[in-house]
Amino acid sequence: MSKTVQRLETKESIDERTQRVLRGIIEGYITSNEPVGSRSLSKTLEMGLSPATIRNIMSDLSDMGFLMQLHTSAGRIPTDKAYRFYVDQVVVANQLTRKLQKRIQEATQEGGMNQVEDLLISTTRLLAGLTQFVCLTSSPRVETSILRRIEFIRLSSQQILVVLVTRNGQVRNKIIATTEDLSQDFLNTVSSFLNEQFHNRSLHEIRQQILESMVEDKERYDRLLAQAVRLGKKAFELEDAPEVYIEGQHNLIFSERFRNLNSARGLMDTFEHKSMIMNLLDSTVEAEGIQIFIGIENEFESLQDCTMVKAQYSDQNNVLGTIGVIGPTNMDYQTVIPVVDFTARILSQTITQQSSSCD
Amino acid sequence: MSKTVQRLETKESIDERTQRVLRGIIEGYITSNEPVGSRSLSKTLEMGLSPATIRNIMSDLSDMGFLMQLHTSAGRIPTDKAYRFYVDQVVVANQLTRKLQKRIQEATQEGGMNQVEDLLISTTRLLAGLTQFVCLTSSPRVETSILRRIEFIRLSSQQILVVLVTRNGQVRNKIIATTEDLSQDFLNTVSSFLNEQFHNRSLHEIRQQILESMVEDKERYDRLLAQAVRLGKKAFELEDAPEVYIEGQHNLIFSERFRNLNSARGLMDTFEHKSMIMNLLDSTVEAEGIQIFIGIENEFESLQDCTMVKAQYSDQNNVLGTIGVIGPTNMDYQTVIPVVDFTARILSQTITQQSSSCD
DNA sequence: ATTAGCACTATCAGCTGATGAGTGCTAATA
DNA sequence: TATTAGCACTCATCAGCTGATAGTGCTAAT
Repeated sequence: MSKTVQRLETKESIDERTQRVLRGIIEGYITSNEPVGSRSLSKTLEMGLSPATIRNIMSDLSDMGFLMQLHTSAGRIPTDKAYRFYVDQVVVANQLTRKLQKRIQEATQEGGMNQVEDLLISTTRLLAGLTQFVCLTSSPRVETSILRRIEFIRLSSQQILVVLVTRNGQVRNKIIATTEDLSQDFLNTVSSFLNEQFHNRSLHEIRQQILESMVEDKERYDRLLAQAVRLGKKAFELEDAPEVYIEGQHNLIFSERFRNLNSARGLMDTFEHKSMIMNLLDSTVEAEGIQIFIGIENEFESLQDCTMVKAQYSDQNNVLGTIGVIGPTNMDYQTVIPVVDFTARILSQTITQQSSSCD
Repeated sequence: MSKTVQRLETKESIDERTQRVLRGIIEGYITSNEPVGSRSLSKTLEMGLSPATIRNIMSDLSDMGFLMQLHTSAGRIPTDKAYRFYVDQVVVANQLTRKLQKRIQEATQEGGMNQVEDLLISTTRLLAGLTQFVCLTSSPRVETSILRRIEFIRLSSQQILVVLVTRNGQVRNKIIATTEDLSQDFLNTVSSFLNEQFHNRSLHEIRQQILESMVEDKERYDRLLAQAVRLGKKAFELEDAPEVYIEGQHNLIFSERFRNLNSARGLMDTFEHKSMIMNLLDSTVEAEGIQIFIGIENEFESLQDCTMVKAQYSDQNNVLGTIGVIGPTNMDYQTVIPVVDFTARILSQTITQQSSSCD
């Protein structure tokens, strides 16, 4: 809501010419990564305005909070507010070049990518490479995934391997300990019972239901049922810690573009804590499409010098996770936004294909 | 061999006093990370030697190639040769403190660590944390692992999940495509056939044998056998790219101790290439126990400012992989060496326990 | 053989003045 | 009235200089 208000407000109070100057400064700073001064802007703008006029306009823009100076005798740089203006008003549904589109598509269709994990990792790496920023991806929450198949494999008299396959192609393994020696035949019976019982239900639901079954009158159970419930409980007790993939951290330190970042350290530290990143990525799950957080709009302090561009990916039914990049606030929005957007779409598409190939 | 020669050589040509001075310089530089000068050394050594005398000795040591100066009026720092002397002569089987031992043991026995992967990751992280260096670990080569169990799970008419469990507790999943729709019953038959046939054989052997079977006269096959061989071939066609785990890369950039490293960038780049790291870790497989590569002794150029301390871990029969740290040449060898050694031992022990719990 | 003394040297922090990019203000201009 | 030229001013940066410091190498005395 507040966003809409702001948009109207800026629209009415900034005239066309001023907007063009602001845009010029933003784009100038994005391309050069140097504060832009009135003289050079006067040349690049090609509007027939003298540096002096530009200075007046710049002064106005500073008053309005769109520009700031690092020190008196330096050029001006855009504020977060300016980037917000730029992203809202200027960057409108830019198309990706065919070349980039192709590159992204190819990368996600590489061989040996039948496991969702591999797909996510390689996509994350791709995006980090393309943008030269840090790329973060959260894997689908196992919690809400739909069960496709569960299987028990007897490893020894005390160990059973649980294999759990979800609808969207995630495979989870877990070795559980058992006191009783159970035969493979028996395990097969249990697993087909569970498969039948819980087919196409979310792991969350299943866990719920198992817990309910356990409080019911136990005497009604036969041995099979009892064991099935017992094993099922252990099997579905998966840690609900979704994986997070991070790539391109070295860009933080080595990329020229990050150089005016005062605390790469803080960011790195943030990335060490998976739970924080999860928060970062999945905090605003309601929103659709691409989301952009510029500077102070970011919740975490360590990110408030950066811009995060993220998008969710999904299969035909549900949102599965989020993929996003973190870069300097003066990133090339015109390119980065469509790249992230397109990548998320391709990711969704690929995963949907995989999960729809069930019977 | 050359090592033995060198040891003799150094022993006969350096007298006791000179050795003590050298040792003092090395340890001084290790603790302070600053070039050490004659005056301060004269104090810390407590040998009743004046700075001037120390200077003479230092001069001799410089001539022998044990010391160097960054610039004329700075103190001296040890050369790689000096560290080699130090490691060979001085650091003799130092014992770890009980406290550290306990910490390592506890970390490797955390809950939920039934999967080898988790164990390796957390051990790598532990070692990176303890040393404040970069820690690298190579996972066991699937290639040489012993098959414990193979299982096929029908996911759809076109997809089959292969679950492969090795003796040492590694679980590998792979989804293979199939043109023919195979029932779960049939798959069960195939897997029990394969399990029986190849029980306790290495994956390498198995693959070999399958290939041989395929060239044999096909007409002798019944349908089961043919399918078993076909599926087996696909299943064992695992990419033989062992995983590598890296932790503590941020230490490279942020740790004070790495500060005289001119190319953190180069190291980071090296770490991007998994194959290089594999090479790094597993290049000298023959050697037993702990291995130390100081500065120029390292094969890779990007590592020639660093020391790598590594040790192999194994189960009761075979060497499985390598764990090692990369730090500055002036690392605290007295601590680092036993830490890496002990960690590798604990790792071996834990894995051995796991794999021996088969029937 | 050891050491005191001295000349020499490189680094570092702090200061200096020059340079230059950029601004703000004012007065002239269209 | 909007624009622009001109000028004074500010401030960061850089090269060059300074003295202080910490180290060495050499020599002569012990």
